[in-house]
Amino acid sequence: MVKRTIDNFDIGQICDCGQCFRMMQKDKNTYSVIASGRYLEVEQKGKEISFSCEEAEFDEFWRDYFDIDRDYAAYMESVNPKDGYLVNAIQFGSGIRILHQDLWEMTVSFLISQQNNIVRIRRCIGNICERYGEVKENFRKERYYAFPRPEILAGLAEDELKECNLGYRSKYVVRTARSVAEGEIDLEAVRDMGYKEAKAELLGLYGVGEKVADCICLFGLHHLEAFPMDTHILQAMEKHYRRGFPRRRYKGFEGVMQQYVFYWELRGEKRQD
DNA sequence: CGCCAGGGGAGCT
DNA sequence: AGCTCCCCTGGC
Repeated sequence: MVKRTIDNFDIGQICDCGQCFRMMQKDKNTYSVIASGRYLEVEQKGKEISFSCEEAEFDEFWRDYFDIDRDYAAYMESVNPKDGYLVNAIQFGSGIRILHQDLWEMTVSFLISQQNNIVRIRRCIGNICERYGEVKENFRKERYYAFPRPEILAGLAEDELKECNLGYRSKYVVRTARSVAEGEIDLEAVRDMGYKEAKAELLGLYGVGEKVADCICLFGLHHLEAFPMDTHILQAMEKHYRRGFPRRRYKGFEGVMQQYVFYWELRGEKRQD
């Protein structure tokens, strides 16, 4: 068990902001997450966070995963005080972190996310893991499933993932898995690329467009300058940023700001304006 | 180049 | 009972 006091960290918001589809609320203050074949439970009371792992595993993996050492307060303080909308969005989502998630898993997850809702995305991914992922056992002796490697999904028929409720997205995932398994795209190499180069490479995958590529860059590669333009963000742009979002002001961490806006549009009180 | 239909099926109102 | 959904591909 690892205990830490962390500012600007809210596991509930992190779970609920639509970047991780394998984090679930277990109990009032407890959440579970499966990442890179590992299982973890997180309990939060105020600023006190408990992680159900040993110090060594925390240092080696989860600390980076949760972006613990990054100074989100600095991002929040950089907001233009005259921008009431953004000030409010940041206050609402002040515990959000951009997780360091697995590149391959994010690629598949955001292929599935297109024209889809978050509840169903979770289910689709759960189905894929249960059917094709490696079975593991957590510290409670409960079974859980890792995310399947590309080679497994590459061997499927193009519409076989329709059985996992993917619909027309099935062939996007299978073809992309083949591209990865056959070495047509080298994800290890993409990991070492800068934002623009990585995005261009990802755009070559079947089913990956502008928006999905940016999500993969932000959540799978931690390129914080990626700014995914989805329907929620477009709505916010039309309502509040008719002259465009002030990306220059937040250069280098636009993606963090995007998450605050996204989360507000997704979960904030809907106002009539 | 721009436009837009079509593509699962479930959540949300 | 419709409308929407963290869209992209392909045909025109």
